[in-house]
Amino acid sequence: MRRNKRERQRLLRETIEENPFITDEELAEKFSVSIQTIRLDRLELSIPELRERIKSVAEKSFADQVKSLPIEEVIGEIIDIQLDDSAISIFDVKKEHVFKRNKIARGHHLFAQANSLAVAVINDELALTTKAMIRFTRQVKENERVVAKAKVKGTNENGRTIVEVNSYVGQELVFSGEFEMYRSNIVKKDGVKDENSN
Amino acid sequence: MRRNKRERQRLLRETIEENPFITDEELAEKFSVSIQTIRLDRLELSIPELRERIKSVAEKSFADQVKSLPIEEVIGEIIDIQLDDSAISIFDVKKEHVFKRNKIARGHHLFAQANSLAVAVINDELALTTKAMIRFTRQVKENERVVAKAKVKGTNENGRTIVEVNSYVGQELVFSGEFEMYRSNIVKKDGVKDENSN
DNA sequence: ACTACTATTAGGACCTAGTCACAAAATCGG
DNA sequence: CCGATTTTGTGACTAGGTCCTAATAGTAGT
Repeated sequence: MRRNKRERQRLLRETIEENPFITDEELAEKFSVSIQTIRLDRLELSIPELRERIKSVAEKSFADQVKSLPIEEVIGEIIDIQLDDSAISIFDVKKEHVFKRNKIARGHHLFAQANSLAVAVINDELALTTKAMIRFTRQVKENERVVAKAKVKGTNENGRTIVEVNSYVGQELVFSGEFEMYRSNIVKKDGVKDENSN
Repeated sequence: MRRNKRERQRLLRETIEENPFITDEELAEKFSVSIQTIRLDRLELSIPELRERIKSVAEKSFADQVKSLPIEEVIGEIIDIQLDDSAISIFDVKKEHVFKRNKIARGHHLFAQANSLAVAVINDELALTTKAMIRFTRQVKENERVVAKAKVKGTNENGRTIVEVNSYVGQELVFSGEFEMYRSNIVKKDGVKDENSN
């Protein structure tokens, strides 16, 4: 039965790893052994009790919470959009977006906002950036609000859609970029928008 | 003492809000009342007990954990770096980096890796991207590993450092970009690295 | 078959951080 | 000073354990 113990402990470790919220009682049932066996196993594997496990998960998250913000499908909040024509999004620069030392926004966040808006404005299931020429014209600091404006300029010889994005803090241009976008269904500029709004 | 109760409950709410890991006993001491009073207060404010609070923090984080990955100071893992010369980082594309519909990596992550590497390779306290010409040459899919290689090409007429970054999946080029970087202390190419390694 | 050994199960005492219900004491406002 | 509100104390009970001791099962070696 040594083999069995090994195996059980291996599975026990994995089970708890993927669901730290499981009690000894539930584990005992799952492995068809007594609660005491589970406790011995935990002791041998030095896996702490339920409450301690939960606590450590909570503590870890609590420490990270401040600086980790999920990257949503669209970076920034879209406040206006005309498919295949133009779009506007806003993005508030928080402390998690800046360099610690000087509070200047990290470039890729501005790029992400613009790129994301360029993708969103394309009326197509599959829109991908193929090229971009970008320029960071002014440093953006913590707590500033960046407004990105995307404008679809037309289609080039390769059937790629050109989107121009300019981002502002107040009246000042902080970022500008020209994005060449690949799309699966080529639509003429001034083309009628279809009902594929999502 | 009605005033006092109100105030205590207000503070109680705030205290627990900012530190959910505090026990009734500690709270009782903090407000110089009995444990029972704290319990009545929690009851009135419908604040759950310590363990439930911790649990909910843990659950929330556990649910988010999968999809929210903290944006570290450098995106991707740097595996080699020669300041002011070259650097290499790897970035594993996980499900949180791709479009749900087609599993293609979102462009800004590749940009972020490259940009971040371009910043890192500059031997300067303050390095910022001012311009970039980028190209996404092949789609990157979930579970692929992107290796970005940055090479410092020199300094242009404006004192800006030019960094070229090429990213590969295996032998295939997936991204290439030329970054123009601003730096506070201009150093000649082939300049000796100073001891400012962090 | 007996012994040695590990593995498993059982039980009881104790712990923490509570819950709920009831009663008694303190305090405040009119 | 009185009544209402607020606070405190007490006792019984809970979940999900720890720690310790002891009994039982199962398996291998001689």
